[in-house]
Amino acid sequence: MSKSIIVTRFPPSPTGYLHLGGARTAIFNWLYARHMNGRFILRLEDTDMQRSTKESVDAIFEAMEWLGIDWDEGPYYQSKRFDIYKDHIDRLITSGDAYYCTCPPERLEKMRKDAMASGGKPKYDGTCREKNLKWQEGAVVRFKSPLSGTTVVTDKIRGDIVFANTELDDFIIARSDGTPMYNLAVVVDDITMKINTIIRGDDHISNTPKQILLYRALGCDVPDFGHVPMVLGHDKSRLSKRHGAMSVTAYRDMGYHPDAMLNYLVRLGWSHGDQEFFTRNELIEKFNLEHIGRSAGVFNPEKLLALNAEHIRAASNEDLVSHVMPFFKEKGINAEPDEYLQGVIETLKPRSKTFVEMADGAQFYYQGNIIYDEKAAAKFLKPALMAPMKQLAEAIDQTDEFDEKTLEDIFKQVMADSDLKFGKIAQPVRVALTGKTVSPGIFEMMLVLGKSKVISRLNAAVQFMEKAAAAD
RNA sequence: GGCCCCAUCGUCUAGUGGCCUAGGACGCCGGCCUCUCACGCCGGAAACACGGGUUCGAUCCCCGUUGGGGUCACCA
Repeated sequence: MSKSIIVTRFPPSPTGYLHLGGARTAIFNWLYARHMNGRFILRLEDTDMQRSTKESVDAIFEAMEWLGIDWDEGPYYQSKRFDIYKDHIDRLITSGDAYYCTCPPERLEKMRKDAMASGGKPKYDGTCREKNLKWQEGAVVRFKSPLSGTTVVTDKIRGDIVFANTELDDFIIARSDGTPMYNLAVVVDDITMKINTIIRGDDHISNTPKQILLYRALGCDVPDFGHVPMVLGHDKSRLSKRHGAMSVTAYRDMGYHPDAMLNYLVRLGWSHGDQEFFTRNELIEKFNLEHIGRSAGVFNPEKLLALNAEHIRAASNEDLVSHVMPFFKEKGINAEPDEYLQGVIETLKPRSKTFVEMADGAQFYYQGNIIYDEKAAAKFLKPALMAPMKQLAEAIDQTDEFDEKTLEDIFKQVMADSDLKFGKIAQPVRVALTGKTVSPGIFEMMLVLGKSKVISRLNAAVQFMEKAAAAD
């Protein structure tokens, strides 16, 4: 098949949030289109009016926007295209490739059960197949599948998959109310939207021969298919709610960087040699169908976390500022997107696996009065440290320079005068500055905090020690 | 159950007949660095499901077994 431009699509049914598996399918289609300089179309498959909701549609938009997946066409809504489906269904009836069926559902249901019980394939028995029925109330439309031969699915990822046509039955393409069934709607949409590359989960493999038959009956070229393996939970079963957070936006809310999510989801099932870390642009540049794996992958939150940390470390401070603001607000931190924030982020970057962690770690930078952790104060803000702490504050106050070299010199002087090693004085200073025993490096923090904050916090610690000494 | 797909360390994977005493990453263990915590660096344990072929030679090709997954709706 000759094709000038690749057209892919992502067709979620809006019956819930966008979950990890769906997101990966969207990403694969989007990346392939971008990589090939093609087009990517978004289509909402909402023919099931009972289960489709506006909230789900919005949730899907929200997730895609966060992931940075943009589409060139659409969104199309199947619910607005019923006349197009109707037209194609009529064509199939006219050509003799489909027929009306009036078999009562109850009888069919019983047949199915009996077949399953006796180990046979539950198939429609073809009662109405040759009756040439006219339309009547309650009739469905069935596709007339071939009774013999094979239908071959040529898959870009798996090669040829052969199905015996005897495995296919006369599936329903239009319900009794005239609305189209999934397989019909998908094929008609993909034809009219000129989709030529279909990348989807391998749970669709068994639908593919039916769809191929439909393409042929409609006299259209069959597109390229690529069935990607599913994403599994830790117990190797299909990802579901009991596997924990599955929605894409849940990870946004937990402080993940969208690029990390993108990277992780793509790498789960696709590879480029030993490379693990990819930027968004690298993905577009390197992604292809050849290196998509064939076996299902287990979703591993720990690896996602590690990758997130790596993306945070690699990100620019400017980029991080925009991502981190909501999390700061959430923690009640009134940060402005200024240079101070960039400094804060710089020191927290290598120690934050998520934006939530980063916001937690940033608390002390924005506190007016440091609240000491009880144990930390008891252990490190001892009377013996009063003099050196005071000397430190005074020396810093008296210097005009406020850079790392100057601070180091001041510390050396204090260390010499008090006969304390750096280690003995660093922890108390850390507690004075942050209230905690764990933080970024002393000097880097001081430089971010600025001279006046450093002095006041040091003095506050001295006062605290004085009080504690008096109380003894 | 029928049909279909899949099968390398716990997990994600590299590997396309000899380069494999099987490489990388996450996690795990040990160490170094060090002002705490991280980052970083060094090292370690850890896999070709099994059985037959084909071949001078199989992780890689074929068959079978086993195991896992998917699918069999007037859902998508």
